[in-house]
Amino acid sequence: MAQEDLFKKIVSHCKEYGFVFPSSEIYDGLGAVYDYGPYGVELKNNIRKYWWDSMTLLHENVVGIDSAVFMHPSIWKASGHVDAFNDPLIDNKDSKKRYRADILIEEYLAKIDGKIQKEIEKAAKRYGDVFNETEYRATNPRVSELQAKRRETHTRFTQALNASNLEELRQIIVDAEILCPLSGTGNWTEVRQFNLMFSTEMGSTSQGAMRVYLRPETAQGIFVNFLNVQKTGRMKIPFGIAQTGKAFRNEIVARQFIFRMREFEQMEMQFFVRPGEEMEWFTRWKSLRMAWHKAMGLGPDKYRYHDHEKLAHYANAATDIEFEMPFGFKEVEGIHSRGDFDLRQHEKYSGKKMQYFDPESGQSYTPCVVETSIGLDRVFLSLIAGAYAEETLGQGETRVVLKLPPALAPVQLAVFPLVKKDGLPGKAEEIRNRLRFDFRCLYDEKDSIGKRYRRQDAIGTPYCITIDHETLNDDRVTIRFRDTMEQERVSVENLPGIIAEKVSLKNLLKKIND
RNA sequence: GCGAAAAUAGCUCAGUUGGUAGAGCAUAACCUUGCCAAGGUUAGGGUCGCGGGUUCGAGUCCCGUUUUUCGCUCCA
Repeated sequence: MAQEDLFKKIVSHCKEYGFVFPSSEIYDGLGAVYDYGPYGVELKNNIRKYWWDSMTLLHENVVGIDSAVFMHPSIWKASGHVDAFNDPLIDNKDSKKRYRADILIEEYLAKIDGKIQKEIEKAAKRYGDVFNETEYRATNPRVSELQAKRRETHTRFTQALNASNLEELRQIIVDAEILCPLSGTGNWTEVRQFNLMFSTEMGSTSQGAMRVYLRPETAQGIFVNFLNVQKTGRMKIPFGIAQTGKAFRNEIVARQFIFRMREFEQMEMQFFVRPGEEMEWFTRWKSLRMAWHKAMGLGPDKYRYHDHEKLAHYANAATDIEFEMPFGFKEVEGIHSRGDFDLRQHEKYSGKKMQYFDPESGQSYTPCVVETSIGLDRVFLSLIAGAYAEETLGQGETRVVLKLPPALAPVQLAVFPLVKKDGLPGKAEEIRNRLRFDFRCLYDEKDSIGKRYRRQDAIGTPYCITIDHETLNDDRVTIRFRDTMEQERVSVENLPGIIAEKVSLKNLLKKIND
């Protein structure tokens, strides 16, 4: 199957079986925003729990928090998000080259300055000692014209920047007849603000509201709570803080289904270590995180590391864990050694000491941070993509099956009466009612038994049990396995034990440690 | 953001030179069979993405717009 077709099929499958819907669909959708449906939310919750348990159960020195989406605006100044991503961009339609609008104007101003300078130098040469620059500037028509033009443009430019008036920025470029150096034309697009943070206003607007941002990452909520957690949890370095939650980025190009969304969920863990030990921990977390992915059983070849050559402003080492999506190997998780950048920045901006007092050495220091940052929606997509299979069963018969890890499947157990009569439905419901506290169960009595198996295959239910006439006498049922389609006869009494053993998260968590 | 293509039922799609909207699967009900889909009968579901225009008449032609896909660009 062509990879492109596979991707289309996965998107359709997600819609058809209630995993993922486009947001606001009846209003034509909202760009790059998606909703999770009944089975989707179960799968997503299970992935989140798998991650959470792997962090907080397997590491006694990793604890969790849940910080707010809204945070003090200064946090984003300290983190570098405000300054680094606030550029007004403009494209030339002919050369298709993108420029920063503010830089185009600044270059234009500099060009005028150059012209003025040239005129003055020429005049100075001509007049020699008697040359008076101030007087010349005021009286020479050519120079004063240039100066007026410069002054006017500069004023408009400053005002437009302060007001974030993008239309005005474009108008300045048009009025000044600034041309693209490549194509030589003035065929410009609109100016767009490339700020990936969404903002809104907090408090009453009449009182002068405060501009606040929707967090573009959950990590900062961890950094600013570093001392709260360390002190109240009596944590000793090295230790980690884990958090899951929504983050928001106003991506200019958001595509590929749930891979790049404007609202998405992160699972992040910041691990605080003694300076000088960060590379050791970086390496350790790198392999631990890879083990977490591989434990899901989609196949070891589906994953690879991608080490960053070019590092971000905060990092001194970084690697991605990539998964082979239908559209190529793509980042699912990032592991970064962030040094002490974040804590130092917050110390600087807040004026509060962000250091750890080491009781053994009696010294205070700023810890270094190793971060693991994973996109929950991307894991979701990798699971669907990796688990989706179309199988030929012979005689032109096919089935679509999601071979999800049993511990993560949205429904763990389906319960069927073989026929819809002879008291079998009643018996089946009775058994379901006994098992519903242990597993997510689904009862179905519609259509032939084979069809019901196929329906469960399509949503990834790992086990189905069927109640038949014999069950009424011996209390034994048939358990059918999704992947092999094999069947086994077991007593109802033993069911909870048998299924629990198979669908427990323990199966995945233990593999990480191996 | 630029360029190209697409949008018809829950899904996949057909729809003739413009003439009152279809199929398969899916869904629901009843009957039948009963351990791996596609048995019978019936039903529900679409102002053909949205808004304009041309026309006696638009799913079909034109313009705009939104969404999606692909390529380029961007991506702490």
